[in-house]
Amino acid sequence: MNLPPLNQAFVLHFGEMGSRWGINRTVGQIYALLYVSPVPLNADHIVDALGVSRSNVSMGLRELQAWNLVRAKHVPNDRRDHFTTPGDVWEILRVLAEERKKREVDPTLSVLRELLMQAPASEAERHAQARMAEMHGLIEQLTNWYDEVKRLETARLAQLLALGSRVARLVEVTDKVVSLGRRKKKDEPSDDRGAKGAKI
Amino acid sequence: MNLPPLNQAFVLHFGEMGSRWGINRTVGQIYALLYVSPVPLNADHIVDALGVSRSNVSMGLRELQAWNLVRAKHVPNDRRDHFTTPGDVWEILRVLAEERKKREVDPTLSVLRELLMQAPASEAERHAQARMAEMHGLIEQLTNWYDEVKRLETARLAQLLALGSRVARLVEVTDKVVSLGRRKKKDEPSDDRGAKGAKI
DNA sequence: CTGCCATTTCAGAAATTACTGAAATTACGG
DNA sequence: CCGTAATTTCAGTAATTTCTGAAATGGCAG
Repeated sequence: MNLPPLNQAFVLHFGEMGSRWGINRTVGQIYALLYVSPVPLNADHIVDALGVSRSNVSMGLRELQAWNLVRAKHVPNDRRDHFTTPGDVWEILRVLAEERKKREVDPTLSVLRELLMQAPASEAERHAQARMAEMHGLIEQLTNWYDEVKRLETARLAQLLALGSRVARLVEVTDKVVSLGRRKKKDEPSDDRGAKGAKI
Repeated sequence: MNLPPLNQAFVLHFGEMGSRWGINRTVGQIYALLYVSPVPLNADHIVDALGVSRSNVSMGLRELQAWNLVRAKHVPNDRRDHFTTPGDVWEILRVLAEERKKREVDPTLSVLRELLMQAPASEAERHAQARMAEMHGLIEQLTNWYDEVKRLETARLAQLLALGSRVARLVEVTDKVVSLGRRKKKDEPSDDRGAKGAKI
């Protein structure tokens, strides 16, 4: 590996963390390398920089592209493919969230749904199903929330983040104002409609 | 493995998903088994139910306890330890979020901080540092938000979830009310107030 | 103490995952 | 088309992780 010390430290860290993030060392390193590179790199550059085999780089790039974390970019007068990461970190965040949901959450949600359809044949199964229903309810709420929030523009998302838990006070206050001020409006979800889904 | 079909399907699924979640098959299965069990189970029960070795169960339980996802419970008149998962799924969610953050995010945050302290010795390092700063900024914002939100009581958290992206409209509306009250009449006068923390 | 049951530790076996080099395939300029 | 450069595939090997059985440890009732 032949990189400036800062870049190298970053790349090595991503390699080490890879296993915790469900990717392997090389994939983590390739991603990190591309992330801090000012220009798109071709596969041989990556081989040089990381000191791994050409085929390993090929497989790593393939996986990263499947994750939508790396894109191939065509450079004029060069037959080789060049690779970059999306520049905007918010974009990266969205991609990551989407892909992890797809791989780590959706399959479980669908299995839970399936198991909840079946009729329990014993007390043990009845209880198990009740527990699965709790889990399913929570996951569904979380993913519904996620599906809504992910549609927000970045600026508004950032705004919401910056607000942190203060948003809870805002909701509280607004609830009061709304319920004092008017009877019912179909536009605004009322407090107990909102909380009902939360009951497990 | 000797379980009712529904329980077994659930346990097997958790075993398979284990690798995607960064735990091994046995650990996933033990967790699932305890999650749907109406009563705490001792280690030998688990061995029976899953058909794995006693020592494997011991190590699995140990890991799950390190994750705070399983607790030992003492049963009177029985020398053996019995194990359960926390009953409240929201509690489980909190534990999971906390532990994943600790293992998957915090180390990177601290490495980034460290690397950002150093003086870049080249243009390549300067650029790399700028990218690291972007990443660091985003992660810090997310974790700050998380730190605030995790302190909310469950009921309020559920309420917020149920609100979904509609909360953004709420923020927007409130901004307008506030800024009208203060007689600021720019187009979106509150936007940069809100987005300030978001600047990377 | 002593003996016994429960649990943990740990070295090695088994299984899985990552990586490599060679061969095959693709893609493109001439 | 042909020749060559770029890339991918894949079988074999290396590295890592998981799992087991045997031995060690812990703790408690008698």
